[in-house]
Amino acid sequence: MARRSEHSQEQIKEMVLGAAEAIVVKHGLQELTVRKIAMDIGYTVGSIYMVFANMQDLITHIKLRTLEQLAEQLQTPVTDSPTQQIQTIAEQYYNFAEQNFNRWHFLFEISQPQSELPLSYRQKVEQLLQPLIQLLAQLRPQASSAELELAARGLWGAIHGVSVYYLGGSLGRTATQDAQQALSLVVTHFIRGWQV
Amino acid sequence: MARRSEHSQEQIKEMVLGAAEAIVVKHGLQELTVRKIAMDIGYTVGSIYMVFANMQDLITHIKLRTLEQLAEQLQTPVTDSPTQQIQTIAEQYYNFAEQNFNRWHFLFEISQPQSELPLSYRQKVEQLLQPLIQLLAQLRPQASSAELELAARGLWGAIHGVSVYYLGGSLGRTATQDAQQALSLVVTHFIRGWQV
DNA sequence: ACCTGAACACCGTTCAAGT
DNA sequence: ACCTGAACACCGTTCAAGT
Repeated sequence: MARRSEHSQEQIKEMVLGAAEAIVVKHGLQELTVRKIAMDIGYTVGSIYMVFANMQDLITHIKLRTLEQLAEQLQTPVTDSPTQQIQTIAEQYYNFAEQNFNRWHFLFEISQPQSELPLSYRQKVEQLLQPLIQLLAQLRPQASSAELELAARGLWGAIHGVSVYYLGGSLGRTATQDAQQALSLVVTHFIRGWQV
Repeated sequence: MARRSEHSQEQIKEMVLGAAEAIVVKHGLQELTVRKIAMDIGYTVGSIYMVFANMQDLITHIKLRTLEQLAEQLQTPVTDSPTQQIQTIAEQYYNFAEQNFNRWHFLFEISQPQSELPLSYRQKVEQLLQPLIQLLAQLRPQASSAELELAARGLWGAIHGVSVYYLGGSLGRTATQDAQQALSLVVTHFIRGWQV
């Protein structure tokens, strides 16, 4: 047996990631198993350990990909006012979470102390903060960078918190419009306080 | 074998909960297994299924207990101003999270769609929102109850978000003082925007 | 060098069998 | 009625053995 060489290591890695993401999207983390991935891509369990150190490594890679997708989604027209751009970011965050519910949810399923997550992952998270920091800076030019970072993190927390509520409760039963309105309200208050 | 009757069902249930909580506190969710619990309390795995439907049921009960402890912690002197009371709640939330890190962290480890969590659990979560809602109402008497709920949820999100950052990163390396200052800043902005 | 698949050490859950 | 412990159907991970 063995030595098929039908695919390069790189190709297998891509296949594993694709199959794993598909499982997460359809069934969530709890159904993500090496055996299922192996079956889906037509290889055996051992092959997966050729391209990923272990399950945790694979999970981190999927999360990283999701983070990248999310970052892409958060583009705003620079011609809008800073306040409007922040509102748009909040909207887009919610939309991403709603349209990619399982993948988004997966981001917060913790299987390891997050302190042990690789640097590349934590950097990606920090990167998501940047647009918010810059917009908040425009609204309050005298703010220190430490203040800006905190405000951005608090605002993210609020946006995420409200999203969790509207998407977690009964899963899509609440109208998107309600959630968006709620988000808009919370963001408005936050910005108003920040601008003073 | 069997029929020891050394403990009542109620006693065994309490023993299971105690042992399970101890494991979560010491090692986190990943080390919480029926077999370990059974060993710790001197019974066999089957016994645990006499008092809990399954692992998920047990986990929900532990979370419920933690939520109750947290709620107790969030008491504020009514003589303080509403703003000060909100600041105190934020402080206490952070302190609880810091001092009971594993238990608090456990609260957000998801093993099942939260939509399937029992009503009692979701009610306890809503209950945590109440003090904040009442304080925010005092700061803005003309606010509708819908607005109040949203603002409270957003504020919780912000408080939680900042706490996650300070406790998640390097786990206790950041000084408590820094985190508290950060929290205070975010809460201040939020309240300022709300009061306008 | 690449890949297999059996083996190992675990899981949660069930349930016939014993007292 | 209470409790056991073996059995079942799973896990993630490793690694000798085949091509």
